[in-house]
Amino acid sequence: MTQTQQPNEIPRAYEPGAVEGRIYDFWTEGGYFTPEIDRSKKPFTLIMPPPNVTGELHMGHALTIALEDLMVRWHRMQGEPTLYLPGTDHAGIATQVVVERLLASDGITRHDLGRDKFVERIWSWVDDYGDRIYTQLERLGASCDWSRRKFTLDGVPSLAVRTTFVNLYKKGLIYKGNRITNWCPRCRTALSDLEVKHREEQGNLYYLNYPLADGNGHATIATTRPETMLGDTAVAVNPNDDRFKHLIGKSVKLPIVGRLIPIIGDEAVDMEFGTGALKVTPGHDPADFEIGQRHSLETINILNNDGTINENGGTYEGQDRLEARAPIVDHLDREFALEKIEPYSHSVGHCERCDEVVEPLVSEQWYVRMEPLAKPARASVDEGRIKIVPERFDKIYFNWLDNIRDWCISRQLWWGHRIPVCYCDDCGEHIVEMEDPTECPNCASSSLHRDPDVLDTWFSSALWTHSTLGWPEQTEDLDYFYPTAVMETGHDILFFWVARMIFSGLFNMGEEPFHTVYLHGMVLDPDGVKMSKVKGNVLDPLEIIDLYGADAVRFALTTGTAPGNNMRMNEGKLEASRNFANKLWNASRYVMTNLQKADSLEGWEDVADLQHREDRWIVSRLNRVAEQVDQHMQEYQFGEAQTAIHDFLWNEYCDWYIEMSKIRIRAGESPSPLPVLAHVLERVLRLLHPFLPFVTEEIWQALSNILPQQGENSGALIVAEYPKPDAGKFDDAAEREIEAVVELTRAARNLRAVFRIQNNEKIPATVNTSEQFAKVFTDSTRFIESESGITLTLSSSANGAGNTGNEASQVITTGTLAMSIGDLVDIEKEKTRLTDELNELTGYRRKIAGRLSNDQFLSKAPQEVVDKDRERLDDADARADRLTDILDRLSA
RNA sequence: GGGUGAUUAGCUCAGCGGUUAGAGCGCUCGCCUCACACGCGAGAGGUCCGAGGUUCGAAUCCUCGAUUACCCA
Repeated sequence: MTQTQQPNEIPRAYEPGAVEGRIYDFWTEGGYFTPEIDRSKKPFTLIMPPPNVTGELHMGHALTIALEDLMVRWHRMQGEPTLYLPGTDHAGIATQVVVERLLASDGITRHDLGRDKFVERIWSWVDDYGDRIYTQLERLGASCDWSRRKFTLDGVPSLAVRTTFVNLYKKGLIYKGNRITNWCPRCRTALSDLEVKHREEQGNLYYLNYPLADGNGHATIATTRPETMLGDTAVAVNPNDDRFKHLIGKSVKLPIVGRLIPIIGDEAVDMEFGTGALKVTPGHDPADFEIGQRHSLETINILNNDGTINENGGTYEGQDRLEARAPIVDHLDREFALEKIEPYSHSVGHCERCDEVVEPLVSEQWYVRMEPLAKPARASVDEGRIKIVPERFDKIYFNWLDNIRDWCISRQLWWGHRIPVCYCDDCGEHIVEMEDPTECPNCASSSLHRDPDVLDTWFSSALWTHSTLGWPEQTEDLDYFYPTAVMETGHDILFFWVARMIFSGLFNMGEEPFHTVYLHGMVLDPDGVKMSKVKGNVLDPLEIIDLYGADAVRFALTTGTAPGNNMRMNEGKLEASRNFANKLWNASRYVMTNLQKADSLEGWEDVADLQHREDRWIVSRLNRVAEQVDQHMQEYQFGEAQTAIHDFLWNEYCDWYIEMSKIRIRAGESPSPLPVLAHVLERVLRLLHPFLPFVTEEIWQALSNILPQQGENSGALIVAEYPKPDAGKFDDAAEREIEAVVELTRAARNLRAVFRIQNNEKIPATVNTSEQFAKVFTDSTRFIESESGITLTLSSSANGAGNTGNEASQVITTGTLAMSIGDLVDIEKEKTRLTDELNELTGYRRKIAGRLSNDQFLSKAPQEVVDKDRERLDDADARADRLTDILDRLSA
């Protein structure tokens, strides 16, 4: 049990900083985050997307945690064994870059250290700083099971990587190929297609003349990368192009280089682009590579791994390819090979990590054959075994899988899972086994060497749903918690991660890794720009937690947003959320202070057989809200669920029920509202806990100390049962009647404001209404009078209003309110005010009457819709009659 | 070039076949009312981007267009 303050010492404003750490410790010490495996129950498993070990908490993480933790807490409160499994990712390139930068400050490179020393150095960095992100997740209140946390380079996940690689290889789904790949000259590694980000850039289109070998003129080609001409091995034209088809079969002499290259015909050539003739550089362009394959062209690589031009570039050898562009263009000009230069905007690929311009080049890399894996992964979603929320991402997922290309998984890095392939130095055999071989199975040579490369980090992340649970070993965790339930992550990594997890789960486990994918949007700055360190528009979650509290940060992130949509974060949202937490705090302060003075709180738990209308009303509303919340939570409409509770607490419980209770408590009325005040507050705390975990637990602990317990007490809100709606508590009559009280009170307050009546002045008022509501208003007279500053007289006669000359009137649903305000009434103004209202009402009436006189509507619309309209029409008529009545008397 | 989203009150966004279209912030007016000024009360403010269509009925579904953001090539 946490240490709690006595209610009368409760601070006037909620102070998150004083509460959060203590509450988090209370949860971890209570072991609430670790699920108990209970074979009779179906578990709820959510594996956290692993942040990078190098990473610092950013708003994206905060949103992820807010959403995941609310789902997790909701399920835990439903009594399901709930596992929220945390972990981190080794983030190959990113981590290597971080440590290389540290080395650079000492003036050394990783090559100076050597592979083993360098990797050791990264490990020591990870040992020192790798936990930082976990402490940051705790600040947010993540209720994950720290006893199960994993790192991609841990033993079991590493074993999973090796097992998967070996299995895929043996099934022919992994191969080594000499193909054109995205290459980052700064990171000096191959990249997958997904790691290349394209960006529109202003460049030039260079028109080059390649002289025909027979001396009869030249072919003009257009290119955005003139330096690649050093590697050209053909010129291609479209065979359907009447302008050029006669050239097919001839040769041109490549400027600068002097090589004779053929002119070929290929349908892939776009006749509209440039001049319609294409220079073909199979070594440095993916499309050209394909053309080269079809025509058996020579592939010339003109680049070194660092992006400088190699020996195939002649005098340009050693120059960076981008720096060599200008001199090469000059050189072409000197050879009269430059026709013209036009400004041209085109999209350029950049390395996702370091932003260097990516160069396609031919190299030997390992690939995963995607087609056989993509098919079942597509079917999982297509056939509904996996549901993506929101649904519209289905299309994007299908589109990617339908146009899938093989996945380049080797990286020329030192940090990561080393590719488990050995090569025989004598016969060249590839040996791919679970155990490192000591001799070649083919030629028995013992001269073997291991592939130096490592795997793409996403290869290990793809296995995360089962490698974290123990796979490839048959552990109890794997058996019980797999398949997991929900995968929650940003829509930006649908391909990178989600799709790959799906086919990996299917391949390794034969079963989908989860039944639902929930995708959230991006967190944007107040101007709608994506937050990034480079732009300097980031908000530090830890800083705003210090300012507003973790609950407010979480609430602000998830309120009023729909799945998949981006959200802008600003001070206003944080303030509103903090204010809401404070509102809850103060309502609780009021309730608890009063509970302490109570003689008996009998019946607070089940609130059965309520006698008082106000009690029946608030309990009915509570249960309706619980019903809505349940519905929204099941549909992953978390923002809607939050809004429903927020509005109930603020606009009904605080604004009305608490105010009603004050009157009853002061007057010492029986039955006392205290058990109901306690009941509703306690249930609201439960409803809100997934959204505001800290403050609700803090209050709940204090409240538990005051309330007499009936039956079992869970001892902690985090494991208390989530409220289920009880339809037996729905009370239509009470709701209608209290609504009438509220409407009357508001009408009176409105008139006071319109006529600028002093606060302290009590106004005599008469309400004309039916017998039923006269009874209702009589029962709540004390409340109505106190809230609206009137002294109430009730009349159920048809036209009870007296001297309209000194009365201000307001028509309400259940009757007419007339306040005696004497000289303040200006009859002409009063007429105008009421006439305006009547006009508006008449328009509304006409609309409904129109519908009801339409036979089509009557025969085709559902009965309840028609009934509802009839009711509306009756109400409008009654209201109009009353308005007319008042106006008649004003004119008399 | 292909795809997806967004376009609703001054701002930020909910709502996605039947509402006199909602919230928070902002604005106007009045309040330190014994839980809360991180508050209370009363208001103002919207041809739901445009044009067609489907339907008894459209902010909500379809088509076309505009603006805008992102994703993929």
